[in-house]
Amino acid sequence: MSAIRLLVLGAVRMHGRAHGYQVRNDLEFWGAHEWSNAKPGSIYHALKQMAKQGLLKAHEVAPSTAGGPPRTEYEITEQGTEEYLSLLREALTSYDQKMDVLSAGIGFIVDLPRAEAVDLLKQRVEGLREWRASVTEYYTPQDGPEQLGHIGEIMNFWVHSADAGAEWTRGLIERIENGAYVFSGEGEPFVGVLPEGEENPYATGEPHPGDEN
Amino acid sequence: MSAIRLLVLGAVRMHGRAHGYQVRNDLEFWGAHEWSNAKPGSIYHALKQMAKQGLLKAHEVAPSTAGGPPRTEYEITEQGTEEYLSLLREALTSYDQKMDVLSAGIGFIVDLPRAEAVDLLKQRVEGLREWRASVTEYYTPQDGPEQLGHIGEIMNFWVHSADAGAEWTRGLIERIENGAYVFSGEGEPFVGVLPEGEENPYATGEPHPGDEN
DNA sequence: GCAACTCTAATCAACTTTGACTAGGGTACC
DNA sequence: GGTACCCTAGTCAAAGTTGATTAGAGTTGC
Repeated sequence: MSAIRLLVLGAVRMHGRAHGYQVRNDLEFWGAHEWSNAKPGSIYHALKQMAKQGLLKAHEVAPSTAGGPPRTEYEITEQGTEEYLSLLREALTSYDQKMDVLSAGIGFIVDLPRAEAVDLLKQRVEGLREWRASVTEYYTPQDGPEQLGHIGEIMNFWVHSADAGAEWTRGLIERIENGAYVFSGEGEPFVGVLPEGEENPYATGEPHPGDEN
Repeated sequence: MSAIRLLVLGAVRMHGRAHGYQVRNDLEFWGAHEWSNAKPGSIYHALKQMAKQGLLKAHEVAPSTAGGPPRTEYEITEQGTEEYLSLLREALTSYDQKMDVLSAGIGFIVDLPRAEAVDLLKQRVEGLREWRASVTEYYTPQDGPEQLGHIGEIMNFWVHSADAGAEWTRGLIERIENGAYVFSGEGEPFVGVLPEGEENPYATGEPHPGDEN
């Protein structure tokens, strides 16, 4: 599972109705172009693909108001909402090392009820625990770990990552249980979108120090 | 950068001469099909592509000795070796969160001289430090972190990951400086390949507990 | 002796990802 | 008043990825 569909569905849903460039801007506001494959080509492709599959409904729209080619606006369908929630749950539960998917999941976590969010994150911790155990077993065969030479360092790296991931997840669970953030059904939701017409301080073009490529 | 080219080049180089199925088996022995995109299709594609680009030389070979379609054997070229070392250095230095690339790099780290390996890993730690600083700045604008709501948790997650990654890297540096493993130019290298004709205990088909999909 | 199965080795079509490019319009400068 | 530049919005070809499928050859059961 890549993060792009979750990100695009979530962004369209937040707006109610959005064209590609809007989605792209929201995701840049989140920094998603840096930690995921939310690049222009992928976004437009995902929009078209999901429209074809009935997860989004495409509206034909007049030649844009501010220069450039005509824009197509999209709206999420009922089927799309189902898919969205399903992807979101999977992103939060999955304990593999896909940082982009998890990041996207966190971005939309408040679309779930608080109790469910906590529950999914606990499942994530449990999954990490099991996964860690299986890796440990995998690289400590009866003949001793020397068998693997430096290859064992790869496994060591995974285990280390699993531990760090679990620790962070437990911290998040605690913050949520202590009342942080506004979740589904708890009143006015926080919307991580640029106010209409405002400038995006984090847009492409001015990479922060330390960026690659 | 995906991990596949590094993995395939490194595997072919270890053998001197290898056909696709051999590469696939080596990578499975490493567990690479679980933590990277080293799946059959990608491996064969990478082999052909890199042969076309002159990184590998393809030898036409008689219809295989043990059933199945005829096999093509590959050998790494001088240009391929250059590319291999360049990819390897990049994988070890890069401080972004591509776990598969780093894992592949660790797998081949002993192809470098010990001193260079340590140096590259130190660069990685330094990169992580800078990257962490830039993220911290990014999500603590003058208006205070509340601006970002739960979106700040994404940044928090990155910072946490960067810290964990740096810590693990420092541990590896220490082990290497204390003489662990056999590096380039230090005598008989450790070869993480299945002995000819031996069975692979970790091959596809019997996933360990906790695996996804 | 032959049908069903397994193993080896690789291909293929469908899909996704990428980064460079296009094209329309506004704006600054002199 | 023209030209150099920038912003908006999106397309495209090339490359990479995936999972299913093919195809040859040995093996087992009856």
